[in-house]
Formats: sequence, structure tokens, C-alpha cells
Amino acid sequence: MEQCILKVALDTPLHTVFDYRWPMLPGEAVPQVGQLVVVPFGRREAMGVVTAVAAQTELAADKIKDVVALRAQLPPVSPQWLALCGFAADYYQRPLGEVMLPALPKNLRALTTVALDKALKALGHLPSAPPKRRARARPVADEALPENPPDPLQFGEAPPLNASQQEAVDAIAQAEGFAPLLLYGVTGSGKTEVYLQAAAALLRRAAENGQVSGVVPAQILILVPEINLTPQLEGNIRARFPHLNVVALHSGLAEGERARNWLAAHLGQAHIVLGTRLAILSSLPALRMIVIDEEHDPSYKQQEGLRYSARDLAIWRAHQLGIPVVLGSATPSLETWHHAQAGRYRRLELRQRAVQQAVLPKVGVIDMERDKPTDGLTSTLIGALRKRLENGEQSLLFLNRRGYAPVLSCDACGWISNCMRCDAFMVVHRPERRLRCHHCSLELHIPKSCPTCGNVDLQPLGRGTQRVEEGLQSIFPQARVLRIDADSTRLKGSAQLAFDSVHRGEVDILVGTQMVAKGHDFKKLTLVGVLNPDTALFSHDYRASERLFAQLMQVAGRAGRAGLSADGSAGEVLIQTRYPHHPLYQAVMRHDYDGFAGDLLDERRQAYFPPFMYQALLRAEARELDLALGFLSDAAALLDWPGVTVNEPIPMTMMRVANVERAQLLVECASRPALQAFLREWLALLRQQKSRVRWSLEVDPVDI
DNA sequence: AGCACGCCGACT
DNA sequence: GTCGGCGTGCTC
Repeated sequence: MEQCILKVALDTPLHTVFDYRWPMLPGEAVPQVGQLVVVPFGRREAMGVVTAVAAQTELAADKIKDVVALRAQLPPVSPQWLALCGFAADYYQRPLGEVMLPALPKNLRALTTVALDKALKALGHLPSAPPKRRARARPVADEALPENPPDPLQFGEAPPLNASQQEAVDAIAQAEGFAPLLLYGVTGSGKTEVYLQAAAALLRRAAENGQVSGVVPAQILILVPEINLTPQLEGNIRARFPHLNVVALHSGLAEGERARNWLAAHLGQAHIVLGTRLAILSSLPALRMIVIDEEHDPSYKQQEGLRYSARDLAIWRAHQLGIPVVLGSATPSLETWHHAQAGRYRRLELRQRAVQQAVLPKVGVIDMERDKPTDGLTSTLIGALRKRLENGEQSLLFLNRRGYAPVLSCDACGWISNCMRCDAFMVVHRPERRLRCHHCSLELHIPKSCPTCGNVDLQPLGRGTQRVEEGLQSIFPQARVLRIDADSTRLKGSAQLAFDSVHRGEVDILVGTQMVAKGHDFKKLTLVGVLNPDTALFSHDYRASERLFAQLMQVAGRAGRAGLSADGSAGEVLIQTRYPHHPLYQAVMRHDYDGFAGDLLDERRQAYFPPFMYQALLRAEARELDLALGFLSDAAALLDWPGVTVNEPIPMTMMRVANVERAQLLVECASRPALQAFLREWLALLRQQKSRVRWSLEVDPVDI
């Protein structure tokens, strides 16, 4: 080969890879596909991934620049990883480099090699430096090796499983090839135990089948929806498998640790990787199983940059590798449920709570028309809280609205606290004495008097978590009340401190947003109160009721997990509503996911909504709404495609955010491949139109 | 996306 | 006379 050309993917919006010359030196190896390289790009240098090595290029010789540096100390990413990124790039219609490079930790993308080498050294993966001329062979020290190294696959004692848990573990562990499994288990049914024992069985089997030196026999990837859930689960896994290498991957880690953990996965040192959605794009050379816990959770959908679904990519990745993927949920997404009903996913059921004596909580509704609330709490709920205080048990009040009150208003002239940059109200934040827009982060002091008429008596309308916390303190002055929401846990590590204090029993009443609704296992918690869920009942978003149902089942599942109350009763859930007879609440009271999901699926089928239809959304942003709408109309006229419906452009529900007007256009098709083919052509045409409007495409949007 | 070049208004 | 506004244009 007289010249060596590398095709390099770079993090730029351009839909191409870039050719660079690798200067060939005698005796030096040619870079491999999957290696990282630093290249000159315009006036700067950039990190890239080698996607192909060629002898030829179509570009003129004077356009081609030389590679600046090769990260030879880092083993290349696998062809499977490149294919995964390639699929994601194609499917979500983004350039390859925009998928690959953000998937790497910052320290690997850095133009200097200091942080990378430090992380590699910490992992004992020393760079294979060329032998120094004077170097002499030294005997390898063997005193570091213990006489009887513990068998890492000898697990401590695992808790006994009930029959359906055992059945699920066996089904997962014995699955051959690609196997999507829905682990459909009520809250508290011990899904985590099933994941862990299935993981143990797979690791053991892989170890028996022989081992590649330097690499663990098998790797398991476990995804959870929220960072806050990783410490509890990580602790459980480490306690269970003290000899396994377990690493976490999420955005809350410091860069150094993130790089080390990513590399431990990439180098095949980590057995178990526990992470949030971003971990789905990590490099795992020996991946043998993927677990998506709470698979229905909306946070598996990335909502900026590459808008991928970690759950969908997990399915693809499992298919690519021919391995099992376990989707766990008490309230599966309708997509997953539909697949399971059709027999494409195998359904494994856990109908009982795992702890002896623990039964599903008793769910009741409180009619707010009959029992008028004071400070947002009905007398029934106050009575139930008092009983828990007397019993020394914990209660949780769930309200999905942070801040003190969602609006500030003037009774005299009708002024309300509209954000001047968005179509939204500014929310009252009492402790900070601020009005804050939750969409553009604009902040103002709470005005002392009405800005239009001067009235000094401004009223907060409605209530958020801060106001509920205040009300509780006046009703139960002796109770220890703790609020957990995005505002109270801004500081790094503060969420963990708050959850720890709940676990230690230092809190009587917990008030929180969805942050507290998911996954946590609070042993002393026996009462859950739900405030104000009604707004979601009448939303224009057809997914709102699916989400509300899942959220209520989820938060209800926090009650009574450890067994019966002091007085022998089950956990209790009370929902304050103006619509006590609404079918959604009735289904929650019966714990009837099957029935509710069946009804929703019938509605979706009749209305031609997902999962019976595939969608993509073209969004446009401009200073003037007409510009955005005009761009979308032109786009709609660009291409006709059989089976594909391009709808009318419409302004978005939140039309204006941070002084930018937004509009969107929905594209629908009953066939996924047909939609993909259309999008490829359509976007190629759109990119040629040099428009001044900012636009973006989202495939499989979740909120429309 | 960066980061250039490029051509018109208010400052020392 | 310069500093600097952001309008087009390119990146192997």
C-alpha cells in the first residue's frame, strides 16, 4: 500500500466522514478501524474515530491533511460498537460523528493525553511503550498474587426466590440467542433479585465455557431511569457480588471517574455496568445481557442532541449480539406490552410481592368536592397522616409540581405572572423570594405590588411542593417534614443525603415530585398521598394518561413494601381528586394494569396512534412564527411518498420559549422501513435548501 | 457547530 | 482613523 487514508468520523453536523493521510513510516503499523485519532479540522484540531482504512481517496491530494496523533495506547472500539453507532446515526438521521464522539467520556476526547493515560494507569492498563534500548528483562514479581485467589463467581448467599421469580431467572438464563423478555412484575415483587440471579447464572455459565485472558467472561449492562437510583442498587450489587468488578456510568460522575469506569467496561475489566440511558452507548466487548429496569420510564428518551431511546437501542444491541434483553416494569410501555401480546417478546410475570406478608397497598380516592381541602390537604388525608405519625411510620406526599405556587396573580386587576420570554407562567419560589420561569430560567424578584395597578395584595394561586411543605408544618408542627425535589437537591450529593436520612427514619413526612416516586425502597413507609393529579386527565397529549397511570402505580408502590403496618393493615394510598369515578383512578384502585393497557391499546389502534403508527416530527424555530411555519410548509411540499402522511404545520403548544417562536410538522407512516426511507430522501432535500430557520428532526417523538 | 472573512456604525 | 456588530461560507 503506497498510501494510507483514514476515514474519520468527527463531531460536526456535516453528514460525512473525513479523509486523512496517515504518513507511513517503515516498520510502523497502520492504524486500525475503531482507533481514536487527533486530526486538523479547519483552524482547529479535533478528536475523531477511524471508521475505515483505505488506499485511495476521491479528494484532491492538496485537500488532504495528515493525522496529528494516534491514541495507540487505547485499544480500538469493536466493529459491533461502530455498527451500533452507525445504526443510531441512520435511524435518528444524524451524522455518525455526532453519535460516536459524544458517546465517549470527555477525558477520552481531550486533545491532550494526560487524563487518558492517568485513567489507563489507574486500571493497570499500562501503555505498551516501545522497549527502551537499555531496558533489561526483570523477573516478574509473583508475591502480589494471593495463594488462593477467591473465585469471583462464588457468590454469597443469595436470598431464596419464590416460584415465579425462579421461573423468570431460569427463562432468562436459559435463553438462546436474541431474546427480548418482558419481566412484568408488580411493585415490590423482587424484579431486582431476578436481574441479579439471572446475571449470576449467565456469568457462571460464560466462565465455564472458557475464558479469554485479560477480559471478564461476560458483561452485564443494567440501566435504571434515574441517577438517584444508582447508589442504592450499586450498593446491593456490590454487597451481593463482592468479588465482581461493578462500575457505574451516569452524568453525575466526576470526569475522572467517568473515564475510568468507561474504560473498565471498554477494556473488558468490568463484569457489571450500572447506568442511566447514556450507558447504552458504552463499549462492552463481552456483553452477554442487557437489563432495562422500569422500561416504561420516559427518562430513557434523550430529549436533546441525539434524541435516542435507550430502550430501543438496547433491543437493537441485544439483537445484534444475539443475547437476552430484559425489560422490567409493573406498568410496561404500550409499545412493549403490544409486542408481548403479539408474542414477539416473552412475558414473565411476578404477581406477588416478594416480602412475606407484604401485599399490594390499598388504594382509595378522596372526593375533593365532598371533603374540601385546607392547605391543600383533605381531612381524610390529614387523619391518615396523623395515624402514621402516632404509629411511628413514614408517609409520602406526591405532587408533581415544584416551587411554591405555579402562578402569582392580582385580584384587583387580573394581572398574572406571565414570563416575558415564553408562553408560560413564572412560578413562585418562596424560599428564594423569586419568580422563576421553568422553561427559560428567567428569574425576577417577587414584586411587592402589582406591576400594573400597584395593588400590594398579590395572591399565589395553586400549590407546589414548597407550599405543601409549609402547610404540613403548620398542621403537624411536631412532625419532621422533608421536601425532595429538583430545587432542594441542586447541590451535588444532596439528593443522596436526603434519601439516606429517610432510610434512617429521620423523616416522618416526605414531600416530593417524581424524584421520590421511582424505585426507592423505604421500609417504614406505609402511606402515600397523591395531590392534584387531575390536570393530566384532560391533556391534549394522548400519552398523558399512560404516563399518569404508570406514575400513580409507581408512587403507590412505595407504600407497605416491607410488610404490614403496626396495626396489621396493608400499605395505603390516597388520591385527592375531583373525579373519583374516572376510569383511570378506578383502574389504579384495582391495580388493573392489564385492563387499562388493553383499553388504551384499543383506543390507539382506532385512532392510528403509536404503536400502530410510526412518527417523526420536524421542528422549526425562528424569531417570527410565520418564518417557522413557512419553512415547514415548504418542507411538506418537497416530497411525496406512498404510505407516508405529512401533516399541516402547527405552532407548538408552548409556542414561544426564550423569545423564539416554535412550530412543528408531524410525519406518519404505518411502516417503519417506509418511514425511514422517506426521511432519508426528505432530509437530503431539506439540507440542500439553505434556510435561515433553525430546524431539527425527531424520530419516534414522545411528546408532541 | 465553530471559526473564519467581510463590510458598515460609534469611540479615542 | 480603529473596535466590533453578526451576515455568508467552509471544514478532508
